[in-house]
Amino acid sequence: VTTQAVTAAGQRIPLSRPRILAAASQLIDDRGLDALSMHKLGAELGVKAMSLYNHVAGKDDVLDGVVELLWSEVEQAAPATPDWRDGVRSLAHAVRDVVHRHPNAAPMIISQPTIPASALRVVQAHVVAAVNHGLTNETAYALLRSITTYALGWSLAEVGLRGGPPGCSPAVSELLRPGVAEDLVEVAENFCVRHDPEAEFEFGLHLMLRGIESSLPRPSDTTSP
Amino acid sequence: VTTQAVTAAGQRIPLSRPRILAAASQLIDDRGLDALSMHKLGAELGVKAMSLYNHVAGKDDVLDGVVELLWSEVEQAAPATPDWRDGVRSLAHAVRDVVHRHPNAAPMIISQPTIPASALRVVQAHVVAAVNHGLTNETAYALLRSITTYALGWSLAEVGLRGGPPGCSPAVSELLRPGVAEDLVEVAENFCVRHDPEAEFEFGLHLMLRGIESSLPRPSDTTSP
DNA sequence: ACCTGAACACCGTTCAAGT
DNA sequence: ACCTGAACACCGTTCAAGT
Repeated sequence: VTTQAVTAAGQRIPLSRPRILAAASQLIDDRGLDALSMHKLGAELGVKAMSLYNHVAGKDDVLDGVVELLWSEVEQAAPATPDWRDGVRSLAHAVRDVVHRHPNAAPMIISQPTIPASALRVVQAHVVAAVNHGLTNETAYALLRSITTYALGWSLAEVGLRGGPPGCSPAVSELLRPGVAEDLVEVAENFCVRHDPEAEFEFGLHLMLRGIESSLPRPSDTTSP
Repeated sequence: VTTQAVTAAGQRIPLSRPRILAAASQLIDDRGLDALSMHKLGAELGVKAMSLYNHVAGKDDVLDGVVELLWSEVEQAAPATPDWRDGVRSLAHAVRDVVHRHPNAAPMIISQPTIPASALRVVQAHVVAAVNHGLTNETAYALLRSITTYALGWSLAEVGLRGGPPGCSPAVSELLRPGVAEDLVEVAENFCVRHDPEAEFEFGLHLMLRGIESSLPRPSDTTSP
């Protein structure tokens, strides 16, 4: 952990912003947000904390960078498609996948106020696809706002309210403060069991999309007279 | 700020867990999560940091306590009603209201792993109402999971992706990193404008509830043959 | 150009005193 | 019983050196 990274040929790899962000992301995934400090991050890269300031502006810049990485994953997993419905569907799933893959880092997407370029590019791509198929600019943006808000919010609440790793029954009592009443423990147990989280998400997504579509002014007809 | 609290009669009010939690909540609302430290919290109460440890277990205990306060507000604002539909509707709005009233504290609802008793009581009350009107226990819990996940997630994403305070156009450029391309700035501006957030939330809630209801096994009929 | 030692103000937390 | 001084290891960040 504390050893300096070297190439196969044995020479030291110089520090760089991307390398710092990758290490930060890894550290957060492995040991949680609280475990990220400039000191530990430096150690992870075989360097003292102060060296990091030659490549990043500060801790907040590192956090922003990690959020940028998350959106990059979404961008790569969900390119816009000819049919905008397919596109936003895959976007919603890509967002959820990223949140589930990085449960420790994901809350920063909403708590870190900066919006990274990668996030804007994803939105842009899907807006363009929707406009190409006849939606107005305003409707397209409203669509993307709804879908991202739903997908991001639902996923964050999902991992945050702990459906538990796979089976949550063992750990549920540890989520409660020691003194809780017997009947509330039972509530917690019932509430925490998510039988089919994927299906629940998909169901909600389906409802949202169907609702949005039916409120569209008029489907632009591309084939018939 | 640094003065010790006193009663109208002039005697010192002793420290207590509730008083500490109220001060912590206030401090987070006013100056942000990062501004909360045991030292500052003590100062706010006219006391040194170490004194707090006589009434709370540590900083994490304080954070859990603040989350408990948030759920208490929800509990008070959304009592269960004879018709469960009204009840969960008011619950969803109560959750959103709390998130909007405490944007700095709200993310802790999902990042603080402990589930407070006040949260369990709200769920319990509405589950009971739903069961009284013929839903099975399992369906009632699924209903409450969906509604809380939607309401909490949507609201958090809403305040997190910054629809901006009232008009967001002035500040939007500050959410972007300095070097972003011109066309992406335009994307950000369009994406950040929420014309009627309340209506969007209500629309999604309506869709979710209608969808859930139509997937219910059979409406229990209470009046006709 | 990039890394570091020394230093700063600020953290969370403990423990042995004080009253 | 409750508050505090002194102390600890650990933060983020700066700046003047080193190489």
